[in-house]
Amino acid sequence: MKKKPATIKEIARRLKISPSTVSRALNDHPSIGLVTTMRVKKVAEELNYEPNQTAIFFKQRRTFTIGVILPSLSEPFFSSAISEIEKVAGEHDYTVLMGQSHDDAARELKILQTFKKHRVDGILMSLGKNTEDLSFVEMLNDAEIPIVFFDCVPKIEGVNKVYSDLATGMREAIQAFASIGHQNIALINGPANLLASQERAAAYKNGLESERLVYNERYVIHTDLTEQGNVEAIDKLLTLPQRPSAIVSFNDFVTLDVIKYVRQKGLVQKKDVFFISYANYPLWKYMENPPMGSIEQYPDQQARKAAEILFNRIGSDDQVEPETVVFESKLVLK
Amino acid sequence: MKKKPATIKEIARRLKISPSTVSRALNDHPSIGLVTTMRVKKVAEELNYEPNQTAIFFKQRRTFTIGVILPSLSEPFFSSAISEIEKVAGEHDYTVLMGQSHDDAARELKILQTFKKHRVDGILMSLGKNTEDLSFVEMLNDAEIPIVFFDCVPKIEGVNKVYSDLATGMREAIQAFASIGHQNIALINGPANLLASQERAAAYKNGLESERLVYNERYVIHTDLTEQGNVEAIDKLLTLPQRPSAIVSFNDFVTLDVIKYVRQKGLVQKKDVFFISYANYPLWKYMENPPMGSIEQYPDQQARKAAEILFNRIGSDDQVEPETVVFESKLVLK
DNA sequence: TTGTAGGCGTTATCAG
DNA sequence: CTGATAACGCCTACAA
Repeated sequence: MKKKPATIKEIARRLKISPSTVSRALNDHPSIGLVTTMRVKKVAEELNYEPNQTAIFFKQRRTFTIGVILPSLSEPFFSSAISEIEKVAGEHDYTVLMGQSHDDAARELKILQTFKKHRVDGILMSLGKNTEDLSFVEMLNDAEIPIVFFDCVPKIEGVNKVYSDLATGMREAIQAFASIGHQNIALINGPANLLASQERAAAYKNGLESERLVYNERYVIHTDLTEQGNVEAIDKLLTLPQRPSAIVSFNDFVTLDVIKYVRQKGLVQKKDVFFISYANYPLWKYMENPPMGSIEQYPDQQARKAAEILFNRIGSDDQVEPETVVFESKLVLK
Repeated sequence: MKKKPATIKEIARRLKISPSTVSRALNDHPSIGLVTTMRVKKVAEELNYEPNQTAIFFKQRRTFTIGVILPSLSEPFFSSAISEIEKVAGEHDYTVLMGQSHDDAARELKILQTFKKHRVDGILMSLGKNTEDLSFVEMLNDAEIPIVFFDCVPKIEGVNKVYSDLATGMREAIQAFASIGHQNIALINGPANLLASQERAAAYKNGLESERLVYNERYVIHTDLTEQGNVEAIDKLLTLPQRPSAIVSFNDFVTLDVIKYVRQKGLVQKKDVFFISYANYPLWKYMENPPMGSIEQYPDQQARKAAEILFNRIGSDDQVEPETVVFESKLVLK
């Protein structure tokens, strides 16, 4: 147990006045005389007084803290996102409690419990890739802790979510490929159970249609997003009788593995095979042979919007209808 | 203000027993009868009772929260570090409050203040590149909030610090260069005021000496670590009458810019010019032409050690002597 | 084995 | 303008 710092009572004792007066003086309450206020502030200064926030949190039933749960900060997408969240939180005088799920649903739940214990005023969350059980949403509802999902959001209705519409970027990607003559465009997709994968799949199909290209289901491969999975995926595509000449992949990490493998196989990028993926990570600008393009998903805009929605809810205690905000994704050519 | 969840009092009322009994029952106090305990727990369950941590924090003068301040999560070094910190914190049932300084001393201070307000039990910190004023250390001391620095640590004595000895890696780098015949080895260093730069400079000099190579001060260039600064630095080296054939640079980010520039100039890496830098970021494995090597600084080990020291201090209230732990850095060839 | 009372630091209400 | 009192939820010595 720690030594106790100066309190309002202590100041009151020294000045031989009541704690309530001190409290009011410190808060510049209009009804307190100027002299008293000054004297109080002077002593407070001397004693290095600092209000005990834990007491205030306790009394006010508010912690001025939000919790942020995301899969992994090693993904540039999320480190951008959290920077923006921190910024918005700061603007509202809030602090950020952080937790990485590493795509582990159990960890996710544990972090949520901890946040709840710590009585955070709200939660921002991007789901892990394996999260199936969404019952925690109800639990948070019961506890009246608002939550806003972003990027990787649940399929269910009735929750706040902010995400990017993967279809716009996909359409642009396929257009870009088609416009330079590609007919055989493949998709290396993520795990089939992911909403993000399903959306990519649908958008891919639509994209081909609008370009009047045939959909060939052998051109859609799934990877579990591990390096090995990625390599197996590209290998499958390369060994098809009719090899695709252009490939959209789940994200830039996949493309990194894939490009490396293709290079090892002696194929030349942007000649033998063309790539576009999601995420638009900054590292491409350093690569000697970057992919043809990458689809920007605007992590900071998503994060900011999500945070703003959250603070909106924290501010107004009456139930507001859940919000859904969708950003367009956008192809960026390299 | 929020609706109040179930409290101990509420349970007591329902059971017509006293709150203290409920409290004890919930904490498995031995003096409470088994039946009572069960009945209490049952009702607690029904009411979805959850202890109000803010009350407990308040009473115990402990928040089970540590604050972590680091320059930027977009650097892989720090995102590794924070993952490890989170892990250690979890092992101690602690939660992590997060703040990025973005190398801005004012922001750093503001985050520190916030952490202090929130009454964190301890702080882990890696200094920003421009932090000169270290008076906050004393302030934290007065507030009895232990702090452990890691990676970018202050030069002063009497604080806990964990960092990596840059000299070992530098020696290996210069040896590696010398062993394949390089005589003209340059250093692209960071800002001169940085401890990290000074150490690199000293180690560079020593390294040359042990290899009996001459030290040429024109081979030491400083960059402010912006892209432009990095490009200017390499340009200066390339336009020297006697161009260096090998270059150690401040970190991998610098090397990325530099390699790109060199490539634009038509020079070939690992032929016209060889590179080694600090950090050993994972991205090299994807590059077509990675640098010759990178010096690993073990962010996770540093972070873990720092966190362990911190929790040690948090555990024991008596003053322990400040600790300093140094890890060796190590060259990893690509 | 259980209950009572007091306190952690702050603030809001009511009374002077 | 200022003071006394109670209350936030929990814990714990002390009393019964």
